Amino acid sequence: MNKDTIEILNKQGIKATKQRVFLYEILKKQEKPLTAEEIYFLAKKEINSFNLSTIYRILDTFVKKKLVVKYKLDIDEKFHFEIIREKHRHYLLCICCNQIIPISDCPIEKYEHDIAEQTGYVIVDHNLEIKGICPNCQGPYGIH
Amino acid sequence: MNKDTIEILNKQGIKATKQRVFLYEILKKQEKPLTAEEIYFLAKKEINSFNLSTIYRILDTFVKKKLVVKYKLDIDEKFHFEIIREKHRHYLLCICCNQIIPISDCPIEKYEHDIAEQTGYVIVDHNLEIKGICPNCQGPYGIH
DNA sequence: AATGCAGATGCGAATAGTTCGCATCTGCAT
DNA sequence: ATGCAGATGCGAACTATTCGCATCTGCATT
Repeated sequence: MNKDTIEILNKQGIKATKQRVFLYEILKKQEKPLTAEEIYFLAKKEINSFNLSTIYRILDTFVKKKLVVKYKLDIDEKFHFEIIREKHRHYLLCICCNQIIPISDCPIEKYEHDIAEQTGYVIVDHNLEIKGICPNCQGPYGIH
Repeated sequence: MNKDTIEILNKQGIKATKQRVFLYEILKKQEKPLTAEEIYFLAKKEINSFNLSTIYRILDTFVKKKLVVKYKLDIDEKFHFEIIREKHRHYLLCICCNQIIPISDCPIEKYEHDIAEQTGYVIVDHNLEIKGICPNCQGPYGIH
């Protein structure tokens, strides 16, 4: 069990159980958001008894403590979970093969100020996903 | 039954049934996307036997024929449906009262070109929602 | 106007991801 | 080592959406 992870969890007032530490570390490694089920299969490889409800519950705890964000992508019906980093990310989704890749920067931040002025809203967050066809799927053998 | 609507539907090869015409006209009036259930309640007021499965099926037909777009918003678990207009729209969502208001223009279109160059993707679409607290909910009686 | 038929609708059951209730178990303070 | 609050495992419940099938409707044809 990684000491750093335990410390991060404790700092948030989260009891560092085996499942929680493991789940946090899975998420930390990812370059893209994962579904609860994807996490489940990764988790099962290492810890035999790891229940899907538990995964949902742990993820919700992480979301409440602002360690993780939870959202849906337009490619399917499932929630995706992603560890919160210093800079938030947006993703580019391939509509053919469902590949998910991060986009380097966020074009919305500057725009939020204008929106706030126009509407009187206090802006707190935003979602952006861009959909396209990846180089692989464009090729002669791509499925369109 | 509105002649214009019937013509629009026929032009897409959609048989203009009472339910379809009515549903199209409900959507046309809206300034914000509706859920199937919201449409159901509006529809029930006028046409007594109007089934929820039928609404979903009609909406799917409209989506296939590119008359309507279907997507989820971050405020709940439900699909939202919106008639397709010349200019696509994005929405500002109040995280307190779930108000949905349209944003005047789209800051992403110019950005898509850069993304395409950086990644080799052919960009086909994007989603954007901005979340905030509306003027009403900011007030002294707002629920935060 | 009556008829026939492809396709649309109504109804109820099925589906799938997520959440919940409850009994058992675990991490941690003592 | 012990006790207990809170975490987990398991199965059932929940909800938006979809599907299967019997009935009905719009429309072309007569």
